Amino acid sequence: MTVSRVINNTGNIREETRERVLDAIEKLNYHPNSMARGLNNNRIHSIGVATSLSSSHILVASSPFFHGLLNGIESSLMKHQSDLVISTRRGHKGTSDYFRLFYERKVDGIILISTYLDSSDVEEMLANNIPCVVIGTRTDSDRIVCIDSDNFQAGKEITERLIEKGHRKIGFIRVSEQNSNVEERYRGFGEAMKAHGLEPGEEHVFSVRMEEEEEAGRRVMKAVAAMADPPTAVIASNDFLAIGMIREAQRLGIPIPGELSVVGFDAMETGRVIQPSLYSMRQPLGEMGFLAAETLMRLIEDPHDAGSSRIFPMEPVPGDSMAPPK
Amino acid sequence: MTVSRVINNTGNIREETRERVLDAIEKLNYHPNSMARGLNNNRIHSIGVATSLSSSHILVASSPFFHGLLNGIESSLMKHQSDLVISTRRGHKGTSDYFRLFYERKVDGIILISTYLDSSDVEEMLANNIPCVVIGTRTDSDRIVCIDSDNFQAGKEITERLIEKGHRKIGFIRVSEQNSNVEERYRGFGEAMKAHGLEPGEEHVFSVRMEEEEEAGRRVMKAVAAMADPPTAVIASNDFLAIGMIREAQRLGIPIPGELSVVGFDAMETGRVIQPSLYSMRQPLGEMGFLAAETLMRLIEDPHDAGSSRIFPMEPVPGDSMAPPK
DNA sequence: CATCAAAATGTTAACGCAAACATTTTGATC
DNA sequence: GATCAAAATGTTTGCGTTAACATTTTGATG
Repeated sequence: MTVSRVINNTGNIREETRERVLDAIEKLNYHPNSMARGLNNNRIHSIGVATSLSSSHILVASSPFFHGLLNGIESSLMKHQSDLVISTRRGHKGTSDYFRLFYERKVDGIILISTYLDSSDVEEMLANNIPCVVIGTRTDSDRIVCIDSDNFQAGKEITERLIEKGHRKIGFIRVSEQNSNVEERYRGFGEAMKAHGLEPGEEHVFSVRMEEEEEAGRRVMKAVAAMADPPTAVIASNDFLAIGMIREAQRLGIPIPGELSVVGFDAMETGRVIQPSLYSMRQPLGEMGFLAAETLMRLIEDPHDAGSSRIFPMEPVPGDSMAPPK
Repeated sequence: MTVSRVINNTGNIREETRERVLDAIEKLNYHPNSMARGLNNNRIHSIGVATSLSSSHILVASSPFFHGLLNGIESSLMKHQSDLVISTRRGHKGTSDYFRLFYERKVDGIILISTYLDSSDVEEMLANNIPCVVIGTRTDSDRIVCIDSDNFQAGKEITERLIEKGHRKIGFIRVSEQNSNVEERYRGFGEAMKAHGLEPGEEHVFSVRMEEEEEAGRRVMKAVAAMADPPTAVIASNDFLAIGMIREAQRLGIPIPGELSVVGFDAMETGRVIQPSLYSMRQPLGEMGFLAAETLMRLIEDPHDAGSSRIFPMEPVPGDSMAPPK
C-alpha cells in the first residue's frame, strides 16, 4: 500500500520512506502492472481506434485520411497520458468486430473512423454505453458525437471555382460504395450546378469502385478521351482518382489543364508533387482528430457531459490542374 | 467456471449447458475482460511496437518506413490472433520510455523499429527478459534477433548503376543523425567508388539534418547548381531528399536527368508520381515486418527458441531520374 | 438397483493493485 | 510525560479470470 501511495503520489508519505521505496523500485526493476490497475479501478487509460474504412488492412488502407486523423488523436492522448490500442484482428468483417476487441480490452472509450455508419452500428454504440466519438460521418442521433468536415460545402465550392473559370460541362467521379463523404461531395456538386442553371451530363458522371484507386482514375481518363462530347473538367471524389487521371493523361499525351481540368479532394502529398500539381480540397484532419480525442476524454471524465458535434470547413489547396476551358 | 469453459472451449460441457451459457452471454452482452485474463495467465495476446525513429510523432513521422513495416506486422498478428499496442506517451524522450509503457501493459513481446541502437538499449532489452525483435538495424549481440535490409549492398549497387552509366563525379547526401541505414548506404557508396578507382569529391558529400526532409534536398540542389565543378549524379540517402532535389531543380530550370542524375532510397509513392520518376532502392518492408512478427511469436511461444536474424536484399526500382552524364 | 468410471459442474485461490477502513507513530501541547 | 490530532503505515477486500482441485451427476455394467 505504501508503494502504491508513492507511485500514485497520494496520501502522506514520509520523505525517507518515499526514497526507500523508489530505491527498491529501481533495484527490482519494478513496473506497475497496468492490467491489475485497470481491473481494480476500471480505468485503463487507453482508447481504441476503430475504422470501417473499406479495405483489408486497417492502418495501411486508409492512408492519408487515417494517418492525418491519427496524428491529431495522438497529440491529444499525449496530453492526457493515455495510450492507443489499435485493433488488428480476427476476421474483422465489419465495424462491430473491432468493437468487440475494445470491449474485451475494456478501453476507456472508442473513436470510430468511418465514412459510413449504419443504424445497427449506432444502436450498438448506444447499447454498449461506452464513450464514443465518430469521425468522418454524421448520424441523426444527438446522443452520438460526430466530428466531420463539410463535404457538401467542399463539393459545392470546388464546383463553383470551376464554373467561375468558365466551365459548363463538368464531370464527377463517384464511388459505388456507401460513403457519406463522397455522397456529400456529389450533392454539393449537384447543388452548385443547379444554382448556376447547369445540369451534369449523364455520361459525365462516372461511378467506380473505391478500392481500385488510381487504376479507376486511369480508366475514367481513357473514357473521357474517347468521348465525342467530353467534359472540360472532371471532379474526382478523391485524390487517388484524380492522380490516376493525370498520370493517364500524361501517358495519352492529353494536356492538363489545357484540354481538361482535373480536381480532387483530400490534398494528398502526391498531389503536391505531380505535374501539374493537383487542385484539391483539404480536410483539417489533424484538428479533427485532436478535437475528437479531446471530446472523448471529456466524455470519459464526465459521464454527464453530452459532448458536441462539430463540422469543419474544408479548404481549397490550389494547384495547376485547373484552368479555364479552351 | 462453466462459462469460462464454454468460452475457451476447454473441458467437457453438456451441449444443453453450452447453449444456455451462450444465450446468457448474448442476452447480457457479456464480454470477457481481457485484463483479468491477462492478470491471471500472464498472456495478454498483444505485442508492442516501439520506434525510436527520430521525430516527435510515432506514427506520422516515420511514414513510409514505419507504415510498410506495420503492414507486414499486422498480417502476422492477424494470423496469430494478437493485437497491437502502439504507444503514444509521456514525454517519450527515447526508446526506453516506450519500453516502459510496454512493461506496464505487460505485452507479450516487443518489436523495436529503430535505425540506431545504442548499447544501453540492448542491455535494457536483455535485462528485462522480454521477447524482442529489432527491425532496421543490427547489433553484435547474438541474443537479439534483428531483421534488417542490406543497406550496404543497396548503396553499393545504386552507385554501380551510376558508374555503369558513365558517371565519375558522384555526390552523396548523408544525414547528421546516427542512422545505421544511412551509414551503411554511404559505406556501400564508398566501397563501389573505390572498387572502380574513384574517390568522391569532398565537396560532393553533403550532410543534412534528417528532419528537414524535402527542404534539405532543395538546399543541396541549390548548392550543386552553384558549384563550379558539380557532380553529374547525386545519391540522396532517402527519397525525401531526392524529391526535394528534383522539385528544386524543376524550379531552377535544371533538367533532370539531363544535367544531373538523382537517385534515392526507399521507393516512396511520391517518387513514382514525380516527373521524372525517381530511381530508387526498395526495402521489402512488408516482408520484413511480417517476418519480425512471426519470429517474435515464435520467441513468445517457446522461450528456448533463439530465433534467427535475417538481412533482406534491397531491390532497384527503376525511374527516369538516372541517365548517362552529358 | 448398486457400483463405478467418466462426464459435468462447482469451489477455492491467486494474479497485482488500490479503495476503504484500521492501526501505529509522530511530535506539538499542556 | 500524559494527551491527542495529524501523519504515516498497515490490513482486508474485491476487481474478473482460470488453474487446480473437489464434488456431483450421468449412464453403462454386472
